Amino acid sequence: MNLYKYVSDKLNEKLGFVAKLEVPRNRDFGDFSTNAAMVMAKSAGKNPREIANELLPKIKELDFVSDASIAGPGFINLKIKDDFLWNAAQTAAEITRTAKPMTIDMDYGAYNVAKSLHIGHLRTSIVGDTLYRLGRALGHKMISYNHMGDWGRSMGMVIAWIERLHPDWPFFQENFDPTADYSGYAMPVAELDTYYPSAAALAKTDEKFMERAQIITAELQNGHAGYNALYNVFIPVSLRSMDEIIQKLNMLPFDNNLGERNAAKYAEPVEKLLRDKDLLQQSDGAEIVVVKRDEDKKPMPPVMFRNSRGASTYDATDIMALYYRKITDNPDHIIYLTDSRQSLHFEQLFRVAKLLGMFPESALEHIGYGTINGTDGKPFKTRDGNAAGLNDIIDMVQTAVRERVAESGKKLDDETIDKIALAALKFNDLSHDLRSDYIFEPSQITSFEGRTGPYILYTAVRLNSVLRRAGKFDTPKTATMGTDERNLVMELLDFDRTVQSAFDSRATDLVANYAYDVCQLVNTFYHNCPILREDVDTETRNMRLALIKIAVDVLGKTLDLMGLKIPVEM
RNA sequence: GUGCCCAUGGCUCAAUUGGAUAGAGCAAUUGCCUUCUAAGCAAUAGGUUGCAGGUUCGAGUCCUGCUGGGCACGCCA
Repeated sequence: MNLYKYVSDKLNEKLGFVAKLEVPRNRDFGDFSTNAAMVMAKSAGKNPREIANELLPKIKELDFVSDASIAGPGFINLKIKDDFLWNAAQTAAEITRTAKPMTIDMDYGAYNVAKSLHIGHLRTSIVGDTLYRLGRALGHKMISYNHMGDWGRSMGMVIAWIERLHPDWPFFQENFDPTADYSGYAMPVAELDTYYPSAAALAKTDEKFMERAQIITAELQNGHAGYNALYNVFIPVSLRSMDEIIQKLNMLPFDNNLGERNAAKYAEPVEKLLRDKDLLQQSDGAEIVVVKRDEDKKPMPPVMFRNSRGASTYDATDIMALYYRKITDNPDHIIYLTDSRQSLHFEQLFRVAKLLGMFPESALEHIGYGTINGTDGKPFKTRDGNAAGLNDIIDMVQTAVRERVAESGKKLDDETIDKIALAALKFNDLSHDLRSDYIFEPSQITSFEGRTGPYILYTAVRLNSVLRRAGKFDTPKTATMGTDERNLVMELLDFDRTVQSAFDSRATDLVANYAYDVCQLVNTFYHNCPILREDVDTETRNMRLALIKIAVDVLGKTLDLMGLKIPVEM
């Protein structure tokens, strides 16, 4: 149950006034606090404390309130009855499903094929996955899209590079046979990875090569049999490696791996829509859509539908992708999760969608996350100056975990080590405000003490261990709780509220930080409150076991929202 | 040049979206393992929230102006 909401609703009902309920930072003040008196004082022209005195008796009438008092400038602090808390705690792990389920498309990942995932894909993947899980847990119909970069100029570059390496391959010959089997030409992914960077570097200095890549891109898109056959050879290699990482990160698989190539199929209907509304204009040989408005204070360049060479730009493919989603899912809402540097692009895109009458702007949302920087404040790079590969980063954390385990003399299997490493990596990412840049420091990610993912797992592992040892027990109907137990119950009863606001405000850090807060209280409780010792009476023992059970349920669900699993031991 | 974002202990981050005494972790110092897993617990120290004004019962949070940094601004995605 959502204690906050329950108390808030009852309080407002009693006072006939919508007041803001707060959880005091300092628990000594009480369980909850309201500034109702201070807000009312303004309109009534009275002293806040005077009004608080009038409200106090009414609040004390509420059956779940054990005590209420006035403090400071006019806050009314209240305490909840222990029996009520204990009863409520039994359903602390339940998530209240939304009253208005929506169909929500989520666009995250957006991986480029023929280019391995690197650190720049970490946030969109992890945060996107968690938002998806949150939405689903709340009862929305979530549909995820990996809008892959699989049809642009980078494809032409890769093919041009392969042509340079193997001009003798059949794909480049006049008498190419499209019916033959070419799967034997598939290259290892490590090799494929080098093609695009090499090609891009060459294209910078070699105009002829660049031109060749552009021609190939156009011919590929126009159905050139050889290039398409080659494309179909290396795409599966890339997709397989993508899948591997998705699994390693324990992400839910994408509902749709549909990118630019799929979107491009809808060029015709989209162009027709634009023409019908008379939105396409000629400008310097290109075709554009003007999205600037009179009230704009900031620069608002037009949307480029087709460049002067006649090729579709990503502005265009994004409109087409939007069209595709409209005619297939017809979602109530679409969330795009990308680097914040693309904010302007999405603002433009949303304006086109509105001009076309496809979606109102309120249905489209872009979440721009901050970049992951190194200690120098610039985007994180490895020593050789390249963006660190996601596989390398995962390996790095796994190695650190393995060393840590070896040092302690523990023996843990590989599966456990993977779980711990993943917790370290994901918790680190999720615990930051997703809209701000953050600094990726390997030494911090590979240390597992304190505010880290392994700390969370460790806490859960210890609780499970106690439950295993305890065996069966009866959950008491009432409970006499000490401070540590009560504090923990209060925090556990904040689970539902945390989930709701994490999704509402698209703040995945709330989930991660909540997990940490719970663990801190659990560990204090664990340390101060013995359970299986002989001198603990049955009643206390059962109460504490029941509390641990609730804590494990809540922690388990919280970890599940982050795509993390609790090991058996660590 | 125009616009958007950011600035909080030595370091990395919080602060219930305007609330009470600005909280955690790391690093430092110090206690606690024969007792449910020490990847833990507890304690000490560390702050004029970049600067200057303003708004109000109340500002790290909102407004204005500085300073310093990041990003974006039609044929790359």
